[in-house]
This record gives sequence, C-alpha cells and structure tokens, in this order.
Amino acid sequence: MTTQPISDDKTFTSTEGKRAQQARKTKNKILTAATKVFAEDGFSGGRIERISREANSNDRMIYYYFGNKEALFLNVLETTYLEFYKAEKALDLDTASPIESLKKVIAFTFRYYLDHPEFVAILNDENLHRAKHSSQSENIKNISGNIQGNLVPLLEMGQQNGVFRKEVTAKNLYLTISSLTYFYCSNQYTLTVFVGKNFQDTAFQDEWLKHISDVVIRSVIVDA
Amino acid sequence: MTTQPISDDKTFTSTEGKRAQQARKTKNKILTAATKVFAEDGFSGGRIERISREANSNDRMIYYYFGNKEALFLNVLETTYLEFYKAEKALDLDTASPIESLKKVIAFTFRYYLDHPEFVAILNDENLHRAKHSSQSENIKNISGNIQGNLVPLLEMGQQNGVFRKEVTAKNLYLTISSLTYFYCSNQYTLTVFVGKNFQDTAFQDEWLKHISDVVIRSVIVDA
Amino acid sequence: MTTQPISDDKTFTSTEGKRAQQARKTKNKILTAATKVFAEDGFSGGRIERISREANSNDRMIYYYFGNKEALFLNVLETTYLEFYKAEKALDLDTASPIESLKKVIAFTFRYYLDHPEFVAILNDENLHRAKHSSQSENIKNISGNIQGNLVPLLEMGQQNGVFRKEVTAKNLYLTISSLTYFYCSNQYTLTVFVGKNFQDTAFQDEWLKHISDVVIRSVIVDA
Amino acid sequence: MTTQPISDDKTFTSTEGKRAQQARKTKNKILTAATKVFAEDGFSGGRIERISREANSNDRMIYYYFGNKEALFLNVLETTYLEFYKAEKALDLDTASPIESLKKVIAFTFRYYLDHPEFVAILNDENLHRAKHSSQSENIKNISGNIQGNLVPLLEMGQQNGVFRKEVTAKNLYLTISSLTYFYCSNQYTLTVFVGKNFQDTAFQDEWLKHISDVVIRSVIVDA
DNA sequence: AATGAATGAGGTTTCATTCAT
DNA sequence: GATGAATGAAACCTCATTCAT
Repeated sequence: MTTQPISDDKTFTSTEGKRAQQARKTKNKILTAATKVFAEDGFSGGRIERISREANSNDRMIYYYFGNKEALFLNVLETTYLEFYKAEKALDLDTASPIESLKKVIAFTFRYYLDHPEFVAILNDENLHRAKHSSQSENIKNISGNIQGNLVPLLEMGQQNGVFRKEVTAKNLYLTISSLTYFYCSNQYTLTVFVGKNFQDTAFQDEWLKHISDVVIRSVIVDA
Repeated sequence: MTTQPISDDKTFTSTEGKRAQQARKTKNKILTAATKVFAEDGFSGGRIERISREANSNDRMIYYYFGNKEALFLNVLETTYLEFYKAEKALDLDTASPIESLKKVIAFTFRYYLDHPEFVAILNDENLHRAKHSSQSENIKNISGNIQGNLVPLLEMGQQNGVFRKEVTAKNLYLTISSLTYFYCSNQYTLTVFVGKNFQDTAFQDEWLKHISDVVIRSVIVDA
Repeated sequence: MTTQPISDDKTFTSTEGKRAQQARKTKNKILTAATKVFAEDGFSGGRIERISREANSNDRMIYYYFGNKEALFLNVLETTYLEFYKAEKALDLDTASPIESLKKVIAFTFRYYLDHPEFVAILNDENLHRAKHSSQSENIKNISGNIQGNLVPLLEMGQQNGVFRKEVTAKNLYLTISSLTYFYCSNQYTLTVFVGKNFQDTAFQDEWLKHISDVVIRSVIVDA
Repeated sequence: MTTQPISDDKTFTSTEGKRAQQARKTKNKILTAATKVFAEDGFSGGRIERISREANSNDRMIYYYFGNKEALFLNVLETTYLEFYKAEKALDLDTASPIESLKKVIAFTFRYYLDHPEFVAILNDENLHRAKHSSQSENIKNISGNIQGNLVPLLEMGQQNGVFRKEVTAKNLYLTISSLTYFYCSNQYTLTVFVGKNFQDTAFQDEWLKHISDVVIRSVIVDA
C-alpha cells in the first residue's frame, strides 16, 4: 500500500469549484465517521456500512475516495497522528520556567488523551497489529522524528539552570510522561472495574494529574 | 451472559475417568488456542475456525464447551486475569526491605507484561469495548479487590521505617507502577516507529526497568 | 422406512424385569416429549436436543430407541392417531336417539381437537409434507378404515326412523363435522387476529359448538 | 420487527428507471420463490439457499431486500393475505339474488383454497406459531377488519327478503363457509389416506362443493 | 460526483447423528 | 441401559467489494 502526502490531496485546491468543494466535504465526513467507528470498534470490528451511514454517504464513496478499508484506516491513522502532532507543536512553553513548562506538557498530554479517546483507541489497534500501518506510512515517519520536540529545549534549560539532573534524557522523560498519562486513559474501563474508582470522574482525573506531575518532577529535579 | 466459577468446572473432578480427562484436555487446548488467537487478532478479528484448528479440534467443540464466541472470550479473559493474579500472589516479598521489595514488584510487573503479550492485548481489547465482559463476570469481580495486595504491607512497613513518605497511597503507587510498565509493552510497536528505538531489544528493556525503578523510588522516599 | 406394530414393542413384555420397565419408561418419556415438541415447532422446527432435554434423557437415547428423527416423528404420529381412534371408539352412543347421538359426536370431536392441540398440529405438519409419513405406515392404514365408524349405525338408524334424509352419506357427514370442528381449532390463532374474537374463550367455543350442531342437524334432517 | 406498508415500497415509483425496475423484478422473484418454498416446506424447513436459487438470485439479495428469513416470511405472509383479500373484494355479487350470491361466495372460497395451496400452507404455519407474525403486522391488521365484507350485504338482503333466517350472523356464516372449504384443502393428504378417496380428483371436489353449498344454504334459509 | 444493485467469500452457529466407554 | 464427547454438513447471515448507471 502506498500513501500520498496528506495535504496534497487531489480533491483540495485553493481555487476549487463547487463540485470539488462538495467532494472535499464528503471525503471529510467519511474520514470523521471512520475515525469514530474505528475508535469504537477497532479495525476488524469497524464496519464500512456503519461508516458510510454515519457520514450520511454510501459505501461506494468510501471506495471512490479511499480505495479500500485498510487504506481508509491508514488515512484515519495519519490524520489522527497529525492532529496530535499539531496540537503538541502549538503548545506555547516558556523555557525560562522549566518546571512550570514541564507541568504544562504533562497536563496537555493527559488532557489530550482524555479528550481524544479515538487517538488512544487507534494507537491500541495499531499495536495489536504490530504497527503494521504506521510503519508503512511515509507521512507518519515524517512526524515521528519530532515527537519529543517540546521536551528537548525545556530539559536543556532546566539542566543549565541546575534545576534538573544531568542524567535525565528527553527520551526517558517523554516515555515517563506518556506512560503516566496514557495508561490512565487507555485502561480506564478495566481499571474502573479493578481499582474500584471511577476513572471517568473529573475529580479523580485532577487528583491523578497532580500525582503524576509530582512523580515526574521528583524524577528530574536535582537531589537536595 | 452468566459465568460460572472457573475452578468449579463440570469437566474437572479429582477422580475423573479417562473420558473426563480427555474432555478437560480438549477444553484446555481450545482455551489456549483462543487466548493466542484473540491476543493476536482481537475479539472481532479472531476467527473461530483458526482457534479450532490451532487446538487440533473442530469448530463444533467450541460451541459444545463454551456456547459461543463471546462466552469463549469471556473465559479467556477470566483465565488470563486469574493467571496474572496467581503469579502476583506468588511473589515472595521481604517486607523488612521495602525498597528492595518495591524493586521486585516493579521488575515482576514489567517482566510479566513482556512475557505475556496476550494479557496486554486482551486488556486492550477489553478497554476498546469499555470492559463489557469484565464488568459482567463474577469471577473477575472476586479477583479485583486484591489487586494492590502486594503493595499494602510493603508500603506500610516503609512508612513505619521512615523510608517512604506518609502521603504515598497504595492506589497511586499501584497505578504508577502499572503505567510505567504497561505502556512500554502495550505500545511497543508504535513506540518503535516513533521513538526510533527497538523496544523488543532486551538491553533497552533493562535500561527502561532501571529508569522506572528510579522514578518510582524517587516518588516514594522521604525528602532529604 | 418400515414401521412395526405399535403394541408389539420389543421393550414391552408382560413379565418384564426392572431394566425393561425402566427402558419402557424412558421410551415413553421421549415419546411424550417428542409429541409436545413436534406439536409446538413442527417436524423441521422440532429439535432433538430439546426433546431429549424435556424427556430428562439425552440425545443418544432417541437414536437408541427410535433410530432417527423421522422414525421418531412417525412414532409420534402413529401414537397420536391411535389415541384419537381409541377415544372415538370409546364413545358410548345410543343409536335409538340419532339426533342426540349426532350431537354427542360433534361435541366429542370438537372437544377432542380443543383438548389435543398436538393432534391438530401434527396433522397439519403431515399435510404440509403431503402425508408422507402417514402413507408409509401400516399401523395408520389399519386405523383408517374405521374412521367413520361411529357415524354409520347412527346414520342408518336415523334414516330408518325417517329422521334423516336418505341422500346423506356417512362420508359427507363425517367430513362436514370434521371441517366445522377442526378449522376452528387449527386456525384459532389467525382467526383471532382476523375475526377479532378470542377463539380461546370458552364461552365463544360453546357458542360455536351450538352453532355447528345446528348446521349439521339442519343438513341431515328430512325437509319439513 | 416493523413492517412497512406493502404498496409504499422503496423500489416502486411510477417513474422508475431501468435500475429500479430491475430491482423490483428481483425483489418480486425472491418473494415468489419464497412463497413457494415456505408453502412447501414451512418456515423452519424452508431454505434460504433454495429460495435464492429458485429466484435465480443469490442468498445475499434476500438479506439486502428483506433483512432476514423471518422478515421475508412476514412479507410472504402479508402478500399472500393481500392477494386473497383482493380476490375476495373483486367478487362481483348480485345482492338481488342472495342464494345465488352465497353459492358464488362458497365456490369462490373453495376454488381459491384449491388453487392457492401456498395460502393454506402459510396459514397453517402461522397457526403453528400462534399467529406470531400476523399479530405483529400492521398491514395485516388493516386487512382483517374487512374479512367478512362480501357476506354482510348479501345476508342483509336475504334477511330483508325473508329468504334467510334472522338469527344468522355474518360471522358464523363466514366461519361456516371457511371451515367447509378450508378443511378439505388443508387436510387433503391425510384425508386421502384416511377416507380412502382422492381429494385431488376434480370430480370429487365438485361433489364436495355441491354438498357444502347444500349444507350452508340449509343452515341459513328460513324454516319451511 | 454519486448511488442503488449485486456478489462471493467467509463468518458464526446449529443440527442430526455417531463414537466410545 | 445409559451417556458425555465428538463430528461434518449445512444453515443463516455478514462483510468488503464491484457493477452499472
């Protein structure tokens, strides 16, 4: 399967006519519906028919615009990753206050996962299939390099200031934050059963955020 | 759907004859195959036919012993949870050395996830379906209460000794450890793509274990 | 398919031992259950498994005693016919009062159908399959000759007395009575929907019996 | 299960194109084949595969147009009822000659049942299942009210003329005619075995019609 | 660009029946 | 005599996909 650059879409030109505009609209509706359906039912469980129905379109259009189910999923995947990437890049961090910035990153990441269950669900599905689609996509590879982007300057400044320990690496910090935020969201339903707390409760979410901020900061600040 | 106590299986009696023995064997072979297949392909993607083939049995026996696909999955789920629970309980911890014990728990948890990808995969599938099966099962509810069992005495001892901070709760500690171990395993394939490291590499796994042990311990020890 | 005389059953001897007695009991339980199940679901819809369950036996015994599903049905059919035949023969009619006797026959027939929905249901199923089984069975052929048995003497007496018209034939009288009684029972559920009356209501049943008695008698008595 | 008005079919518009026309044809072919198969084998015994084969279509189209086997049966049921209803309404009766008209109704009814064994078979199947489908269908309820339509004016005229007895009710007359005509047809195969006459023989059918006309008329005319 | 009609492969499940003790 | 285990054929139904306007 080959993938084309997301933005260089054949149905999108700046001077597009009504037909083209309509086409882009339909395509987007399908993509939105597909994201929702794949997030709820996974790739295998997601039904073409349900996607086209939720998009107020019909099956045939999915094949017209995306080729087949797998290509549609790939498109959903790329779009979903890209959204996350864009949101992350949009974070406005003041490197002068590394600890505050770090807290901001943690809070953003946690909130993003909570607010975008489809991102979490699709990532899980990808891992079920051993990143089969992700590893095929050029678009995704282009994003992947920048994934720890926010942390690097922040960490450097903190280390220069003597606030953060020298041993801390951006990669470990990134994975630590990801773990502590992602797990809560991705496993919230089984955790609710097992831990006996309601992980959908916002108060409990706030408490968790406070806790993991503390954990992360304790893991990076210099020893007293 | 109703579930029966796992151990009170109609095909298992201590004085069982050859027939009953054979039957139990067949049932177990199906369960093992089902665990594998559901772990690899999820509930929707898992095929009855493949399960029966891998079990060297035939489709019909699955319905004979388990009723239908969903009940089979529920059985797999319960068995998988129970295995984890038993392994956890079998951990021999010396509460006299809370830090060493804590490290043991972290290492055990991490290794268990690494060694049992089916547990991770099935948990993910359960969360995709909002713990639909887990919340229905009495067997699972029976386990759930004890899930933080190992940590409580360990934490208490550490706090009495003045090694751990008073504010630390078993629940937060449990979730912290789970996050830091689970995420690495569950998302290893997409992480490999995004972070550019091979998460299946044992050296990298060791490095991560060392890192998270450090993070967890820093999060619980008393401030200097 | 061959059929054996019903009473000459291999499992029935007057000096039977305990085992044989038990066997006959099991066989009867199966037959009773089968009658019920076939009556409710038809031949195609009737499930072997449900029959054995309702008989507190197991599938295997059905094959042990009856051979296969079709032979079981044939047995049910024969038994059901025979029951009707025996009940009919047991009618004690006073040929001296032909009209009263005729009323008795009509009432008996109607009540029998009402009280034995399984007879009606199984007859319908037989007709669906063009009397496939009935025409194969020797036992049934033996019964068939006597089917109008009650009416012949009654009719003759009435004609001799000058109460009944000479043209009336036993066959027509038999079919007329059968029609007027059977249809009410066999079609009671659709009739309830279409006619808007509750055909299960005993008052309505009584009313109908009165009506058809009148119709039949008017059809046989001599013109004024 | 919900039913839609039969005539308001999505595949039928007065200005339909070739495609829609073809679609309607396919749907009709399936319906015709289904009617035949269900009539021959009942609901349980009727096979989807046979229906699609006889319709020169494929299994999938049955689900495309009707949803499932039960809905298909419901459709067959409704159509079959409607056909009968339309034929009945089309009867051109001269109320001026009540007796002649009555004979016409009797003959029509008898002939209809003879000529439409599928109607009889499907009614029987419905009664086996206690009118499960009929009672669910709005379309059928709409028909049901008019079922004795032909008899009412005829009966009134006869009673005004002093030809028919005042006590006769349309409902009883309707049920009497139905009984005497339906039973002959519905039970013709077992009757052939039991009575020893060939109920498929047209001469015998004519004889029966003559007989029941006589019975019905004797049941309504004023006493001499 | 859009869509209803059609399809075949394959999915889950059911069923009557036989095996083996 | 009785029964649990096993089976293969076939049933209903679903699904992604293509055809034909």
